[in-house]
Amino acid sequence: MPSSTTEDYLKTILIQEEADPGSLVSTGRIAEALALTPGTVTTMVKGLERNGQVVYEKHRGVRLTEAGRNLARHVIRRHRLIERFLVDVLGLDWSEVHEEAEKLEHAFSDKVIDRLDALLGHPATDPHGDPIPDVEGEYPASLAELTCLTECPPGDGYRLSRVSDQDEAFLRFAERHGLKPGALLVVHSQDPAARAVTVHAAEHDHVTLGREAAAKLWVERRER
Amino acid sequence: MPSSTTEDYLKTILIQEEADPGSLVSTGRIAEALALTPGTVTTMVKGLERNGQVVYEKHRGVRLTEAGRNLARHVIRRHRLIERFLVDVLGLDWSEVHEEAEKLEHAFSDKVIDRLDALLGHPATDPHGDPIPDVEGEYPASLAELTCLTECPPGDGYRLSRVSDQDEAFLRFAERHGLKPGALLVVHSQDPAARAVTVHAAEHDHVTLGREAAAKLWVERRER
DNA sequence: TCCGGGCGTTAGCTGTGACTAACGGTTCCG
DNA sequence: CGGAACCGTTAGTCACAGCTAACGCCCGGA
Repeated sequence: MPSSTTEDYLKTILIQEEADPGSLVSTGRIAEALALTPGTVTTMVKGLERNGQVVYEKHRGVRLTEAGRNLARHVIRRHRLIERFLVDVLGLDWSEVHEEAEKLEHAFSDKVIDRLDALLGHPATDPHGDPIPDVEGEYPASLAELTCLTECPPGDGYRLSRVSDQDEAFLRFAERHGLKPGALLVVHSQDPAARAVTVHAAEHDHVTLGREAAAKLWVERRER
Repeated sequence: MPSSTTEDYLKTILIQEEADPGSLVSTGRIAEALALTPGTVTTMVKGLERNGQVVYEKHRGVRLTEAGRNLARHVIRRHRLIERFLVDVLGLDWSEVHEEAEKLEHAFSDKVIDRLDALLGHPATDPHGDPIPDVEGEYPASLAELTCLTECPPGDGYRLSRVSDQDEAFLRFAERHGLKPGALLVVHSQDPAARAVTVHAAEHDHVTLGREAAAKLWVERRER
C-alpha cells in the first residue's frame, strides 16, 4: 500500500499537471506546494520513479504514469468527498475543511469512501466546486466549460462554479461577499489598468478584486 | 502533537489496565496486542516515560500517568465514535468497523469528532457495547453493572450489553446467533465440566459457547 | 561565446520506529 | 537453594522521509 507521503506527492503532481497541462512538473514546484526543501523532493521523486508512478527527467521535472495518475485521482476523490461530507453532513465551514481532509484522505478505505459517496448522493463537486473523480478515477463527463473571471466581459448571466484556492482567509473573504459556488454573478467592470474587476453576487454588495484574486474564480455562462 | 504510534501504545495500555485494574501492564502484553517484538516495546515505553505519559518499572511493566490516561481516553473516544458512525450512518457491519476505526482514529480532529458526537446524538456506547468517554475523557456516569456470562445462573431476564472482542469471525458468529448488544438472553445451562454455557437470544436458536467465548459476553439483569 | 545566477541534485546527517540477536533478571521447580 | 526456562532488556541495524550544505547544470545576457 502506498504511504501517505507517496499519496501526497502524487496528488500534488496531478494538481500541478492539471493547472498547466502538457508540461512537466518541476521538483521546485512540488517542494513549494508541500512545504519541503528541494533536495527532499528530488530524492523522493526518484523513489516514485522506481515505483513506476512517475517518469522523471533530470533537471526538467516529472510526469505521472498511468498508474501514478490513477492513484492520484483516487486520493483526490477521497479528499473531495470528505470535504463534501464535512460541510454537508457535519456542518463545518468550507474555509476549514481542506486542512481536515488533508489528514483524513489517507485514512479512509475505498470501501468507506464509496459508502460516503452514496450517502452524499454521488456529488459531482466538492464545496469549492472542484470536480470529484468517480470510482474509476474519471472526472464527471458533464462538466460545464468554465471561464476565468478575468476573461469575463461586463454583464450579468454568470454563475460562479469554482473557487480554486484553499486559503482560509481568502475563502472567508469570498463567503462574506457571497462568492460561493452556485452564486449568480454580475460583472460590473473590468479595469485592465488597475488589474482589477468589480463584481457583485446576488443579494450582496459590489466588491472589487485584484487580478490574482479574480483568477481564482471560475464561472459558467447561464442558459437563458 | 502525539504521533499515531504513541496514541496506539497509550490506547493499548489503557485497555489492558481496564481489563486488569491495579496491576502493571507488561511490555510483553503490549507487544502481543500491537503485534510488535518485545524489544521494540521496551524501547518505546522509555520514550513514553520521557514524555510523562507512563511510569515504567523495569522488568515489571508500565502504568499510565494522568496525562497519558487522558490522552488514551480521547483516542478511545475517537475510535468508538467512529465505529458508531460507520455502523449507524454508513451502514457497515459491526464485524468490520474495528479495523477501519484503527486508522481513522488518528486522523480525525477533536473538532470533527465533537460534531460527529452531536450528529449521532451523544451515544453512550459503540456498536460492541463498549462505553464512549465524553469530551472530558470521562465514561458515562450511568453505566449498568455488567456480569460476565460465565457467572450467570440459568434463567431468563438477561440483556446482552457488551461483546468484548474485535475478531471478525467471532463477531459474525455472534451475529448469526443474535448475540448483539441489546439482545434478550436466556441462559439454559451452565456446564462447568464441559466448560460450556448454552444460551439463546430472542428469536434465535440455542447455541453452546465454550468458556473463552462466553467470557467475551457481558450482560445486565433486566428490571422486571 | 562565455559567464553568472538560479534552480536542481548530491552527499551526508538526523529522528522515528521497526527488526534481530545476544544478554540478563525473575521465578519457580526440584 | 540452585538452575533452567521464560520473559524482558540491550545493542546494533534498517527503511523512511525529512534536513543542510556543497556542488553542478542550464539558460539568458553581455
